[in-house]
Formats: sequence, structure tokens, C-alpha cells
Amino acid sequence: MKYQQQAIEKLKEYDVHPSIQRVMILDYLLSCNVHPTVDDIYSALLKDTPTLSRATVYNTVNKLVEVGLVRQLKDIDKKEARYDACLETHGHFKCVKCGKIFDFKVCDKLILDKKLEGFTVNTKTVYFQGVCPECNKVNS
Amino acid sequence: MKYQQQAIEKLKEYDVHPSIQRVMILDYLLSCNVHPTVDDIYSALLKDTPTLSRATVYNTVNKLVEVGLVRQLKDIDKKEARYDACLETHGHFKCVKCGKIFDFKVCDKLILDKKLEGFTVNTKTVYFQGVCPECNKVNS
DNA sequence: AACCTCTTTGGAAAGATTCTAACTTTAGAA
DNA sequence: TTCTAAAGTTAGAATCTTTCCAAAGAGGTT
Ligand SMILES: [Mn+2]
Ligand SMILES: [Mn+2]
Ligand SMILES: [Zn+2]
Ligand SMILES: [Zn+2]
Repeated sequence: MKYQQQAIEKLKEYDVHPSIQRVMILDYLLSCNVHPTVDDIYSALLKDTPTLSRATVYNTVNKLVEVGLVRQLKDIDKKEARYDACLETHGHFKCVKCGKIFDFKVCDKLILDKKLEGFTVNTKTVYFQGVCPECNKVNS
Repeated sequence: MKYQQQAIEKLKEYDVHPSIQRVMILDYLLSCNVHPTVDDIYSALLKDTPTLSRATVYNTVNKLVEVGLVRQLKDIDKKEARYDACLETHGHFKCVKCGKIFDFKVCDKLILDKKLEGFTVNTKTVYFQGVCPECNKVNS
């Protein structure tokens, strides 16, 4: 509930009615930095709200993505999409050994190809895969 | 059938038996630069091979991805995954107006965050969204 | 030919997401 | 406060994509 107030304000700012469920879900997305799946969100919130339905979680994250309050990440997971409430352009690194997902900064001068002159870039998705330092240590 | 021979050689190189269907599908992926979905592939090849099964297309693209001959792209499309036989690291730009997908070069010095020191990067996925020059013209 | 292995097929099944219709809550007017 | 219309939620059915599986097919070897 750390980001409850912030969630309500953001929802209002984006003209989305701040219903209890929407606030809960956005609050959760803002406070956790684990890039959860729909099922992660559902499971986490079910404890406090046993009446919550999966459909509401789907409806809500879809709405949040639609208005631009949340980003959907599909490449990271083989099956389920993941969600990120951090709007700033940043990259994701997934360690293929431990499965952890790390955020990292992406320079704005990412565009280095002359080909992209004339293109208007709205969103940038950067996703790397490899091995994290921890897992690198273990193997060496 | 332009890349048939190349497809056969690549399959052999990656220790995948070059069956008729696999050659067809890889040939198609190599010759078209549209980043097709499974259904695109299936529909396109069905004309010449009416016995082809959807399951075979799934099996084949999964095998090709598994051995590393083809890349799967999930973020581009809301629903279906897309496939790309171009193995060189490159970015994708999708125009939100016309839906076209453009390839562009990505500089190797993409990693600019100190945070990524100590990480071993194996694969890089870069996906931008925005408006292409053509569609930019139309609106202005 | 008989046998072995790898591949494809087609249908069933699973898994994720969306749709639908009934029910509940909200916001604003009376 | 009470009423009403609109918006949101629920549960389950439906749909859509993808995988699984068992049977049939193709090729190669004894
Ligand atoms: Mn993130
Ligand atoms: Mn490409
Ligand atoms: Zn790791
Ligand atoms: Zn365009």
C-alpha cells in the first residue's frame, strides 16, 4: 500500500476511474520491481481481496497499458506477458541461469542508424539476455 | 524457392535433418522479409503443399529457434509471435499507422550503463515503435 | 523385404486471454 | 437521502494460440 496515493493520482491524471481494484493493482505494480505476470499480480492480491477475479486483473492491466500508465513486456517470458509501471525508457536484462530480471539505463542516443532518419520514435524496447555477475562467479 | 539451397545447407550446418517441410519453411523465412507469424507461414505454403499441418509449422519454427537458426519476436505483435531468419543483431521498427516493420542496424556500443559491467550479454533485442517517414508525410 | 530412426500429421488438450451477461458500485441529479 | 444511468466487477463460457501425442510415412540399413 506504499504507493496507494500515488496510484490514485496517476489514475486520475490519466482519466481512469480509481476503483479499489485498479488502485490496488497499480499500487502493486509501482511498489514491486519484479515485472510480474497477470498471475503473479492475481496471487499476490488474492490474500487481501479474496473476491478479486482474474478477469479484473486482465481488464485492469490492459486498461493501464492502453492509457500508457504501464508497459507490457512479452519477449521476456516464453508464455506470459509481464508488466512494468516504470515509464522511463530503460532496458531489461534477463539472466538465463537464475532467471532474475535487471533494469538498466539506455542512452537516448540509441538510434545510430542513418536509416531511422525521418522516423518518429515513440517507444523503445531494449531487452538483453545473458548471464549476471552472480551466476558468472559460480561457474568460474 | 530462391533460398532453397541455402536453407538446406544451413539446416545441415546446424544438424537439423533437411526435410521437405523444414526446407520450405526456412526458405520462406529467408526469402520474405516480412517477419511472418506461424499463420502467415502456414497460409503462404499451403497453396503449394495442401497436406501441410499447422503443427508441423509450429514444430519447425520451434526447432529452428531452438538450434538458433531463427529468432522469435514476441513484442511486435499483440497476439502472435513473429519469426525472423536474419541472425545478425538488428533492431525492428514498427509503424503504428501502417503496421509495416522496418529493420535497422544497432550499434554494438548500445550498452552504455555501467551497471551492465560484469554481465555477459548473449542476445540483444531492440524494438522501437513510432511513425515511418511515409506516414509522417501523409499527416503533415 | 523387415527393421530402425526420424519426421510429419491431425486431432485432442492445454494454457492464456477475451467475451458475455448478470450483478454491484459509483457519481451526479432530483 | 434516494434514484438512475454509467462504469466496473465477477464467473464462467468461448476463443485463440500453442503443445502434446499416437499413428502413419519416409529414408536408410541389414
Ligand atoms: Mn523495468
Ligand atoms: Mn528483422
Ligand atoms: Zn543470474
Ligand atoms: Zn507507416
